[in-house]
Amino acid sequence: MDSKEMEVLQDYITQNNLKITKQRRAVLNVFLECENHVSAEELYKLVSEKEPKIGLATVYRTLALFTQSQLAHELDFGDGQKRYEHQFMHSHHDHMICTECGKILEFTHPLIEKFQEEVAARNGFTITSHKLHLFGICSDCR
Amino acid sequence: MDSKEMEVLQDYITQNNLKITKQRRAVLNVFLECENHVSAEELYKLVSEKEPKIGLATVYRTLALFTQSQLAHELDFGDGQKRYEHQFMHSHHDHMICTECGKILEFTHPLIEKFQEEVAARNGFTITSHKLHLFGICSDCR
DNA sequence: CCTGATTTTGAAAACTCTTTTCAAAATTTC
DNA sequence: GAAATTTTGAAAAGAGTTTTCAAAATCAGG
Ligand SMILES: [Mn+2]
Ligand SMILES: [Mn+2]
Ligand SMILES: [Zn+2]
Ligand SMILES: [Zn+2]
Repeated sequence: MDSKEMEVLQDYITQNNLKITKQRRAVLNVFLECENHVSAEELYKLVSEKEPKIGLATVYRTLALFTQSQLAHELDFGDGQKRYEHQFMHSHHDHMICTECGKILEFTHPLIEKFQEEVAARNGFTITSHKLHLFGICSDCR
Repeated sequence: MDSKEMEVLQDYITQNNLKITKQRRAVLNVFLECENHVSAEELYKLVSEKEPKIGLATVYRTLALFTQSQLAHELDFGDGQKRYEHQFMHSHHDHMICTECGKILEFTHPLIEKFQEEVAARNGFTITSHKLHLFGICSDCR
């Protein structure tokens, strides 16, 4: 019944002499069910429902663990807090953020990716990651 | 001897019933001489050389004023502090950030801009601003 | 299973960057 | 120049995140 992601976490944990705990399992399970871009505080509240004794610091620590093990991806849309989305088995995408309602649309555009590489190469720059955020008004808010 | 930017500030100030002060003039003059992407703390240290009594809070407040009056543009490269660059008389550009040495390269790519509009339109989304950051290794650090 | 070395946890304190508060000082208006 | 209003610097507060620390949990090896 364990997900692929749980195996990734297990692997990362054994390879780094860490220990698997019920808190870490709980945070991962709740995180995997989040289909939005979730903040530490939001995830903490969700996990608390199943694991009421969990501390906020543990959620922060566990999210750092997920980020290191490539299970999560850290995002910052400039609202003062970091957000997380699952990365494992999810392909790269960029984001449009509605400044009215906060909705987040995901998109990919192969040519944008291609031209990023092109302009980087032209400057002798090797891209390791990128962030493209489009801010504006979504169709519901027009 | 006053710059175009000083006129923009003057205009914004009179239009909003604010007052021009020697601190605001000093911060603007030092900011205009910064050709890098400067943090509040860095600007504070630079202004302190000419205006030793100035407070850090005033620099923060003045940068907010510049941002509102379109003189400055706020950037966040994810290192935990905001940075500012002049916007007036400077055309839009995006950034490559070297994760080794911190160098920042500026670039524009008309087709990237065009495809951003295209993918937004396709989703019924109206872009008001965007941020494109490429992280990686610059030519000096390879 | 124990045992014991090692890691993890929750609560609270600390941290960093930024904003706010407040009384004194400066600016502008009349 | 006096009065109304805004701004200032210093210090406190705030927000999100990280660290500290002693107690609890995990996990090898026997
Ligand atoms: Mn996403
Ligand atoms: Mn720039
Ligand atoms: Zn919307
Ligand atoms: Zn470099």
